[in-house]
Amino acid sequence: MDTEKLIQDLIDNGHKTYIGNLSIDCTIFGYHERRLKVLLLKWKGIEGWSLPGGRIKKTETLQAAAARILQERTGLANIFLKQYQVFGDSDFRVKQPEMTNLLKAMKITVPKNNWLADRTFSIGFYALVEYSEVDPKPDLFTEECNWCDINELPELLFDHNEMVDLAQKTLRQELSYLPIGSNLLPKKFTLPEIHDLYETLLGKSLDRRNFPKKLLALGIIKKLAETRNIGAHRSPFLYRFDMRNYNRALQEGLAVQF
Amino acid sequence: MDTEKLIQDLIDNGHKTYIGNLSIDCTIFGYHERRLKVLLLKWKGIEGWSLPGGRIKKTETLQAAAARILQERTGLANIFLKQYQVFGDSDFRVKQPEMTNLLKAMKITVPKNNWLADRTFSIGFYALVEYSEVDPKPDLFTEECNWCDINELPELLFDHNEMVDLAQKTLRQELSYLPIGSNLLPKKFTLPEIHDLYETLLGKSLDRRNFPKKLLALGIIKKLAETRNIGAHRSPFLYRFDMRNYNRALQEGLAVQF
DNA sequence: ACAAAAGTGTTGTCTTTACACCCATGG
DNA sequence: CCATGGGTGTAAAGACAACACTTTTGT
Repeated sequence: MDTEKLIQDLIDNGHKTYIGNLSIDCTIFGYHERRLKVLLLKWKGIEGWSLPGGRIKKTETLQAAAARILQERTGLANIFLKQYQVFGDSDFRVKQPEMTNLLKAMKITVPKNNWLADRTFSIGFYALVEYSEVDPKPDLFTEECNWCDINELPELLFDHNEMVDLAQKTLRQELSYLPIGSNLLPKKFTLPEIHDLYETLLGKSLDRRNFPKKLLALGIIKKLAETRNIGAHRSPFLYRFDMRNYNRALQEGLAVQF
Repeated sequence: MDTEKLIQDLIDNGHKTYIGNLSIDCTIFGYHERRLKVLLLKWKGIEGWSLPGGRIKKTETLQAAAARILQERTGLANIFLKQYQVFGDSDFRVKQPEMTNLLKAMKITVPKNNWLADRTFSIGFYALVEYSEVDPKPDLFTEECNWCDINELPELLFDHNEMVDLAQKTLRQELSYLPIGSNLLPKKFTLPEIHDLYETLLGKSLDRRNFPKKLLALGIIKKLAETRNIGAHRSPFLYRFDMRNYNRALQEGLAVQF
């Protein structure tokens, strides 16, 4: 089936497969070379970008739906993925569904009482991935899937700017409670690497000597005997996460201030 | 209309007024005489208790819906009320809607494809109120509305035990970020009163001398020149919240450890 | 005068921050 | 040998925790 037929099928039959009135949108943060990026989709026929999103199947858990959406766009599985807020109060969500207008731009008409034209609440999730491992794939409604630096975001469709802002704010708060990194760094990494990661995520500089003390004191990371050759400079030591402590911290929570 | 007619009307016509597949459940914490309570509803015809909940009207914001539900059960308005998680993954939510079974106990039959029989995701909110100001009112499905000590909760319907547990956990975390109390204490209150409040909420004892220092240092509370007569004991000074700082803290967040 | 609750400050310990020099590596 | 980035420890300041005696009030 070509795209138009698939969309038409979704309009006509989607309500048999998917839960109505409810969608998921994911703020997928990518970390690469000291920059924080967000994965965006460009809609067909208009100059509009949005976050990756999707619907929940009737027989699927919420967590599974979010994981599926993430996998469809990025190819990645087993990623830290967390719901942080339901969005439903923006004007266009309450009064009039934007979806119908967007599809109009693609010359597709949504019937007035169609399930897709209904008011939709969106459950916001965020995820953290290593962006060079991602193979971005657009979905039915979009023609491009690309990373965008979080500091250079355009105006997004729907209430997606609000979603990104809150996702970042939530992520920064979570850093005091949860260990982060095992999905973002290679198995073995150097102190400067994890240091840069935290600086990028928090958007502020952290003392180069004090920072590792905290992670070491918590037992989250362990120093290895090996070093990595980085060219014309002193070779930094490699570290790895202590997954026993890491996972314990994921469950029980931390209380660190960076 | 009597209750059965109202329920029948909700089953037949509710889908015109309310959003499908989605509900709200509120963990309403009540504080009174150093105890933390939760507001529960007893369902008609069975020995089952649940949290207060409800549906979202099609033209209503999420926040407004939660506030309406809270007001319908408690009579209170302008209460701190916050969403903390969407629940949708429990077995009975995915596989089979409990609602149909519960209504069977009330001798009401829900047709197979009725909107109320659909899988429902519930957005969890929590709120904090002074329980002596509450006038608990049951809803259509319930015959009793009562406070229950949080340490003596029975097994609740649906996944509501999980909801209460997570609400309490979230509340305790929020205490480090948000000032709490202006809805829970009289305008003027004593140090022992706010001290007891925090001890109850956190479930641990706090040093009687160190505790006020933090609130005073943050500028959240201010000492007044008046005292309150408490009978055969020394009269404690009265304090009030400094609403300017209190509201600023609500927005910007705190970082205190109690 | 006694019982019950409230008021108040200091000291020691721990945590956090600030800070600079030397070393390794490749070109 | 030079340029660049990485490695490392200590001291001062600040935050936090522990702690007990005196005052008020009503009976």
